[in-house]
Amino acid sequence: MAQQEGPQRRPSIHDVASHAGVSAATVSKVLAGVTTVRPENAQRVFDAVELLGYRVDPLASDMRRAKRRIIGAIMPEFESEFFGQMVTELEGLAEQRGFTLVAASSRESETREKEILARMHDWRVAGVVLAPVRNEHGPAAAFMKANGMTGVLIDRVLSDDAFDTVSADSAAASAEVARMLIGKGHSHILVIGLAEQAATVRARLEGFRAQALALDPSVRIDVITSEVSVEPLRSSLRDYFARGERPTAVYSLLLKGTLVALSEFRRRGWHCPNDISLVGFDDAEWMQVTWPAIAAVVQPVRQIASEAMNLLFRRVEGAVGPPTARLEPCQVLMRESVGSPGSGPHSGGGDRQMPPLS
Amino acid sequence: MAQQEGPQRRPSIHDVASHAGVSAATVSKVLAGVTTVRPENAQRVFDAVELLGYRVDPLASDMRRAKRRIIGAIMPEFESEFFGQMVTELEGLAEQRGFTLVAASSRESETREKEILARMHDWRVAGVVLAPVRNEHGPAAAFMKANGMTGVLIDRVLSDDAFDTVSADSAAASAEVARMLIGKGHSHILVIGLAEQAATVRARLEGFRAQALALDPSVRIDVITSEVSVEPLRSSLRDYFARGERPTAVYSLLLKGTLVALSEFRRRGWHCPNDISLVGFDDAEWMQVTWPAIAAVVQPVRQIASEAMNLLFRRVEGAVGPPTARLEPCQVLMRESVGSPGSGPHSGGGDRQMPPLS
DNA sequence: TGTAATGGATAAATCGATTTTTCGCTGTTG
DNA sequence: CAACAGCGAAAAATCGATTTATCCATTACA
Repeated sequence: MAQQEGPQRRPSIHDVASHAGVSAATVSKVLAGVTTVRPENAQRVFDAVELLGYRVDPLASDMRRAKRRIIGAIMPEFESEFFGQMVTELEGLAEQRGFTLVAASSRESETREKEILARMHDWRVAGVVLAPVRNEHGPAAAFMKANGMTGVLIDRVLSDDAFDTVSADSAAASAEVARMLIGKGHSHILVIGLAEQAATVRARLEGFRAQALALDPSVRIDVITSEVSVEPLRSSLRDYFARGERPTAVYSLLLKGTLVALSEFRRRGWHCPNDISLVGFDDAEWMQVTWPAIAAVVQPVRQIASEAMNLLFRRVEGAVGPPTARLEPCQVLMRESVGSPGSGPHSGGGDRQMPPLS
Repeated sequence: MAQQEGPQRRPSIHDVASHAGVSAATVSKVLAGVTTVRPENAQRVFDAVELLGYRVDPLASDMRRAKRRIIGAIMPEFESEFFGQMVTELEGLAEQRGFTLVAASSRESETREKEILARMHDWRVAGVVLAPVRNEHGPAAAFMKANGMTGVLIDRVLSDDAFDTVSADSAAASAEVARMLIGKGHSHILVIGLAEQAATVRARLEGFRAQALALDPSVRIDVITSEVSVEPLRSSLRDYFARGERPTAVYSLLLKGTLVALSEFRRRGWHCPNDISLVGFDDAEWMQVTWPAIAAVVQPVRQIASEAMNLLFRRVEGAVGPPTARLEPCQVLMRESVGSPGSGPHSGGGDRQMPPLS
């Protein structure tokens, strides 16, 4: 109620200083918690701060330091639950440490990814959490390296020779999926994915294949991948089914693939798990309310975010040493979309009231 | 290849100035496009910029101006497709204008919302796009008002006496849903929602009710709302069904409600649209691949984002005048989850191979 | 020829903090 | 009593840009 200035200009440190009858330097020290200030002066500073409603301008405050209290986050997209949660977590963790998070979406484009990174470099961010579009060997990581930026790579990475990496343990999770599917008696399994994300997808694929073959050397594993977008994947899948292939289970290595698989199933009038079983990498809220509920690999978002921030701040504070590559364990949620083969009519629809096509 | 400094310190405007043999002021003018500079000097500046790889430090650049080239965005959450797309759009639009977007999630908390806003005020952001947790009358909007901040309110708002507002035309969309449901012959409809978001939810509810009653005065419309979270809504819904209520259609006023409805349906072994029809406000990618596909109201995210940014920048550039309240038209996607009542067995499951409970 | 107007560029002030240097004062010591 | 150490606080430099004030040459005009 003792406000004297209009809503236009905010009080600066000098306003506080003159109100408290001290210098700006003293105000700065008091607020920074320096103890070599006479208690009565400190009190007058606190009073003035209170009276004026003074708050430090983070922009001005950051001017004089080389590493600013800003963390950049670059995600391939914001539309999925995974990256949405990731940004939420990262933002909270940055805030806890008094940092501001600036997040941007590369929209699955490596070109844009690098542009964003360059802009963050302009801001002299203290560090970057980068979830690369492709993998750890893209132009963005190279840019960071070339410019001596500190950062952590997450999600679509395995390990790097310059940056700490944190990602879900895709291989282990895929192996578990394999155990479960083989355990249910599946002997012909189709794996679908996008090959672009190289390292990660390969890890998932190999983790799955190795475990499946170890448990049942006679298992048949088909693989369909597409290079760029999901549409080619969709048509490949359609062709695959059209030429009579009838796997008893599908394991999708990514969320969009799960959606494609589901829509192709419904196009053919197949139901899970009687006609075919389905497991997808990446969980989503809707998967537990659909009928049937979709089995999925749940990525440990909080752990990845938390570990990434820990590693990042360690580097920001000057830690040296070889980069670490962390793999956080996933959880496999078996739901109704997975069953044993042959327990239901394995044919093209007809026994349902739903129309096979929309 | 002509880099001379290590990856540590970046060149400043003074480095460029000395390389070009001019003053820093001249460099600044050249880069700002001022024409009163001798062409040859301008050229030397450009050459030096090129040679050193100089880029303006946005933080330092913003120091001297009252309104900084930063836009704040506050969303209730990042996990849903709607807000994910919204942030992506807003970020792109801000970037187009040379602004940096700082986004934060209020995590559905008005307290946090205000804290974030205060922090953005500390940054002296030029403007804020606020999607309030509750409605336009919350503490965050009051804070903006009290501090003379410029901003736009979106999504869970209708109109405000201080800020421009942009939201989906919920009422019109709901009226269209009513037309479609009544048109299909539904005469007992349940509407579910969260009452917290007052204005918006009320608009949706009233838009629906008015149109439904206009078309069929004898229609029975039940309403279940919950104040705070979705769990009370779930149990209310469960009670409602448990005491024998059998509406022929459910209209959910929000995405989470759609999920709750779906999970309660499957709990009881009901299938859409034979046992019950379902329409939800807010579309999601998965809704078109499930079986049945879920009918939904699609919000015009791009238009809302674009209009919000237009209005915001108009204000940032000093436009005065009474606030405008925009309503962007939605699209209603009728999908298989909606049918005519009585066209299928209306009872508790038993005719399916899926177990009713997970 | 003297003075005013003008073009083009530099020096200096500014933004709001932090950090380093300097300074004044008190109390101790040789 | 002079020199010195120590403490607090003020003054000044700094961060990297932008903007204003200033200045030096020309050129124009009386």
